[in-house]
Amino acid sequence: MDKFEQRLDQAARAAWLSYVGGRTQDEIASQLGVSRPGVQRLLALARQEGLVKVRIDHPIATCMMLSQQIGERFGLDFCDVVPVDTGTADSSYQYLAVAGAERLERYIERSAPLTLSLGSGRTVRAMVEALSRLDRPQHRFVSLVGNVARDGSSNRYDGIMVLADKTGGERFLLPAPVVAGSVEEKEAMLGQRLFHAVTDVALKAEAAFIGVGRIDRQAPLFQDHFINEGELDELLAMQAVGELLGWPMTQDGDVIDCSITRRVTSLPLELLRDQQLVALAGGREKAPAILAALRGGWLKGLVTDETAARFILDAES
Amino acid sequence: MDKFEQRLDQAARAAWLSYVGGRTQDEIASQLGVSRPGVQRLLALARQEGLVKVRIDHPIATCMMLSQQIGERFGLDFCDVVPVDTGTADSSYQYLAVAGAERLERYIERSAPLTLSLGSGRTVRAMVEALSRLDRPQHRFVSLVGNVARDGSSNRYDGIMVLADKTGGERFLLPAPVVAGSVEEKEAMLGQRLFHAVTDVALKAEAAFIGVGRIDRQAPLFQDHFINEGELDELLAMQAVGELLGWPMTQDGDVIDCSITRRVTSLPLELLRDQQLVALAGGREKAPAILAALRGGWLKGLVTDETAARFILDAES
DNA sequence: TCACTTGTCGATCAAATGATCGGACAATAC
DNA sequence: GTATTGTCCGATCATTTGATCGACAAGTGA
Repeated sequence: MDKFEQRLDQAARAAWLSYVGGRTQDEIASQLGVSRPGVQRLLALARQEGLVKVRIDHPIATCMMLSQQIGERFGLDFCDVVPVDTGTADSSYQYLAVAGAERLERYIERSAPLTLSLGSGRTVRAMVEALSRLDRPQHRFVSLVGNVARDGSSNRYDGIMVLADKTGGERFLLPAPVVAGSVEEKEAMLGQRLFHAVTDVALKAEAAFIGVGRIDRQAPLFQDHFINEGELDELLAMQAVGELLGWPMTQDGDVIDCSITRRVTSLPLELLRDQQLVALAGGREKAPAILAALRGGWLKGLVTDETAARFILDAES
Repeated sequence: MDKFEQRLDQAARAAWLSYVGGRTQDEIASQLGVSRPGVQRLLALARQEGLVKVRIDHPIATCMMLSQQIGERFGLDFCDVVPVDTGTADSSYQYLAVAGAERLERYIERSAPLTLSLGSGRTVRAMVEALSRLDRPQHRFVSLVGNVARDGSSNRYDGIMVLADKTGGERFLLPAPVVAGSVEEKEAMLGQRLFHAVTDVALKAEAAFIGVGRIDRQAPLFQDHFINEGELDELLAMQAVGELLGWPMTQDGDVIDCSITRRVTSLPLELLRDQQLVALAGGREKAPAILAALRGGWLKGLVTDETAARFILDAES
């Protein structure tokens, strides 16, 4: 589809003129030889395709303070706090995505070969979407969480896919569901050579960017049918408040050993202790889960928002 | 001025909501508790203070082709070509600034201590303005060109100043005019201990970001009264087409030895051969000067625009 | 060959944005 | 205490932007 490439080209040109040059759409129209609505469409395309990257480059005092306090208390290498948007909480994870992408870029930019691993979830996905294109074929990207749904369908647009596409790096996908159907199924999977090959790469990763899951009626594990209602109730009864990579934990960050845990196929958290584990999550609902992950000492880095940051510091003081 | 800081804070917040969150100014207004025109002013402030950084993240095919050809022909490590804006050529150097800042960021981002040197000129200045704030107190920044005007006044807002302010790094300013009043004055300067201290640092720089000067009636050397009309005529008579750091050169890139050269106080280009010399310049008028610099083999990197790139390739084929 | 689908383009209008202007409030001088 | 000056704020209007809709052209199948 060469036609599409050409269109993207012109979209990029329009974006330069509009966002960097500050020209009006009329001026751009006459310069590119299209109508004004044409420019409109080009700019919309440019944004949609993620050609336009905006970053706000100022440490907001409140956020800085929160990030410093959290970083100190939990011994993090870094903690980014993005401002909260009390309007629609829905698109709030866009902010996390942009801030997370900035951190991710720091790793990828390095020219020395690098192995990075990725968790699953909307926020992680949005982060790689927000990432700049950067040619780094020497890097390797590996998923920590199975990208196969329970019905056997593989998610073509996994975060790893997007990341590898954007950098030209190698991709390693975990051929498994997050939670296996049974203990036997999990055992069978762990025995597979391919499965082992991927987890071996994951263990060599330098850093891991993961999401944080809440454990309640809206838990992603439950919503995506990885666990059923009975299992969810079991987790809640055992005081689970959140999960990392599918591993449920109490509010103190201890991983809960139960019937579900024995079917989780993702890498045991213990094995990731040496890695830079970076979590991306925010919002009032996820705050208890984030706090649990911090208390457990699992994380080395955190990207969150004001709401969650405030909750965490309030709960700790 | 704590008041101003607070205002910037809110401006940053407004910018997040507007540019990353995509909210309308009305929504932002009600969220921040100010009137709509208030938000308007905040956003204007944010842009003016350079809080908002936009980057277009797509290789425009034409530009890519040009950059590749130039890079190959002149053995550059890299060559960036930004799209041209046939509208107002005046603000066109904004594009160069953004592209240059991206390159500069690559260096500064490194955490290992680094010494970088900077030339003078509007484009270089605009580049550091466009740079993101990044805390790197371990770096050193040094000017390759005197920042003292002929009347003795020092330019408070030298590029080095802005760069050091943004990173927290050390600054080394060359206490001299670009061109000394006389040969004796130059000799006296070279003898100064302070002058030597600065140039010693400059020689250790890893990379240098410099502008390219044209030599004609609009030559910056002439416009800023570093040389008078007679001297300009002398240079033109000797076939000078451009200059790097004040060193005039022919269209083949040979530095011209003349009465003016003997008064130039900046570092001899020969001494910078080992460094990553990166030039930032574009436009039809500067094109011959850029070509000369390339032919002389002085540059390792170039950030230019389509117009100049086309001129260069046409002249060489 | 004709009708129908599909996709693209431009006219038009509503919404959002940027800019100007006048007024209010505070600080300072008289 | 009053006047003056400067600054900040919000109402208003012109411009710019985003979205919808209808028209037209190209391609497709009958």
